[in-house]
Amino acid sequence: MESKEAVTVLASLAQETRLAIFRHLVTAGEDGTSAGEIATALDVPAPTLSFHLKELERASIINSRRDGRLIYYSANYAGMKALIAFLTEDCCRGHPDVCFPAKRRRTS
Amino acid sequence: MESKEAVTVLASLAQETRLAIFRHLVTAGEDGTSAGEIATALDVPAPTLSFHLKELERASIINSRRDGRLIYYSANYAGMKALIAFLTEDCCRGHPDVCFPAKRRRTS
DNA sequence: ACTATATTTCCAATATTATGGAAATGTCAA
DNA sequence: TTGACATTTCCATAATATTGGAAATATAGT
Repeated sequence: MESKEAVTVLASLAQETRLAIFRHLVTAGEDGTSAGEIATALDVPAPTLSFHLKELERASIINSRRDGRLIYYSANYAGMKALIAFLTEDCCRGHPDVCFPAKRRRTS
Repeated sequence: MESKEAVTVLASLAQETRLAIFRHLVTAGEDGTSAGEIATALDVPAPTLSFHLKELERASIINSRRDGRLIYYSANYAGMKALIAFLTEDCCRGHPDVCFPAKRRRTS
């Protein structure tokens, strides 16, 4: 991932409502959930939600598909994977031990 | 990490100059490097640099210490580790395979 | 005390982002 | 084709962020 692209993705998540939307979509799973459901769950006015959904989509961190009258939004796991890879590789040049928090070998 | 804190850290990195500063500091290693050196290396005016350094410090993603006339800034690896942990855990509820890009077992 | 260097603070201009009501668009069902 | 519902676009307002010159502060050497 290029640095400019990383900035776009980071910015897309660097906003309370948008981060909440993304977290909600992760919870919703592969199929995602509709804009209306998100609006209700997070109590965000429709135009505001639409604005934020577009920002997230522009950053390719969520996907959308229309199904009849509903538009379903879902988390783009590959996008998040790419972001984490970028941060990990940028952060960890020479410091892999510090920056792989989830990499403990068989803790349980 | 709380969601609000995550937003602060994400926002601190969601800006080209600040991301470049952080990357530069990672390259500089544990001891970091001075504000002046950063300004020269990235060609950023001193007041602008100072503003961005403060943003990064406010987010606890970099540290600073004065040494005589110089102020040394260094990457806070623990902060980045915490951010990656947050993203990983948020992203991967039920999708660990997708979201651990660096976790392939013995590929080479 | 004076000078030089490093960095920050002050501040005002500019740019970008966020918000939500009202209106428009898209879709379906009857 | 009308009516109901879902979502977006339009748009004006408000809030926040970015920029860098000029001045202030901090430190060190003489």
